[in-house]
Amino acid sequence: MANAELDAIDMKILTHMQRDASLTTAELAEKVGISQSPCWRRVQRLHDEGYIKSQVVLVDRQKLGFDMHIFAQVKIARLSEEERETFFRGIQNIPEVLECYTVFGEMDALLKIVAPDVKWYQEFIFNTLMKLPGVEDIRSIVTLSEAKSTTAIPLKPRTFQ
Amino acid sequence: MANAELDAIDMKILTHMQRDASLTTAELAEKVGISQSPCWRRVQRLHDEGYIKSQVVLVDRQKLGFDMHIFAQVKIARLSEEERETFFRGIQNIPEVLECYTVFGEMDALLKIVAPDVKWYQEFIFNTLMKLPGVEDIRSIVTLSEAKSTTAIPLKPRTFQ
DNA sequence: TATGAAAAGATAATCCC
DNA sequence: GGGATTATCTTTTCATA
Repeated sequence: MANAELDAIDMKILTHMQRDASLTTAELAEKVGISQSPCWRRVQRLHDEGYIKSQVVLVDRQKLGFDMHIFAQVKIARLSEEERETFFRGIQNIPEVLECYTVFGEMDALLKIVAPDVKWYQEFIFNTLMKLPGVEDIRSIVTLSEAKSTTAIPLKPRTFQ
Repeated sequence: MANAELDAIDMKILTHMQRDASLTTAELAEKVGISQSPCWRRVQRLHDEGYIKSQVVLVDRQKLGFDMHIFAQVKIARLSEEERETFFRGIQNIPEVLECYTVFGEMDALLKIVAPDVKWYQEFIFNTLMKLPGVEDIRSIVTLSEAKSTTAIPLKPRTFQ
């Protein structure tokens, strides 16, 4: 039971804060139907218990020159544990790689990358990605447009009847 | 020139705020080497000019019961513009779909989905995804673990020599 | 044990230089 | 951009239920 500790009000708080964390506790309190003081304590608790991991600003990537997302499926050579470490440590230091997952199946890693354009990405592959240890093959999924983008996680897994 | 208007201090501010937006303007000011009031004005300007789009909390998805990410490549039938609209509008209302991209090539859309487990995801496919108009085929990339995860966009596209 | 009102402390926002 | 001031919000305290 992942979140038996969260009641309906906690969930409302998380819903609002996942959309807009710049609300004052008084504003938030009003939205969720309690008063300021208990609302503040709940927000504290959500931090302390680790439900809220961090508070960040989301920036306009296109204004910064990154017009597209590209997903790269990477095949990695059979490597020692040490070499794999080096690969994943290397990923951490490439700022254009926003996310990295290990995956099941034919390929070994999936990278979400921001890029200014395809030409830049081609250079990025040879200049940066291919230089990582063990990279054997890269298959890219080039995106054209972003139809949905949120960081808000649902508060409870649905059950299907 | 996407961000000719941003100087080195603006970039430092964005770097810090993309990591931790709970810093006070005084703390932030000290980190970037200016005093509180010009720092506050810069942050305001970054909001006003749209560099900062929003401020949110990031929650622990695993504590909420979503242990894995799955990427679904969806093939969509040749549809009228109206039907495509319906598809993409439908996506907006599925909270487990965090991101949706249109893509080039064999498949038409790429969805980033959070799921409690693979069994849940199988039900989700038939109960939810397949019910969207025009969905012809779904290929899923199931992830095992998350090796990197950030919302921080680089502040300037690199150039390769 | 939880709540709400209110005081105390810290920070955001404004003003003037 | 900086320093000082005011307005606002956060955080703590305390009385109450």
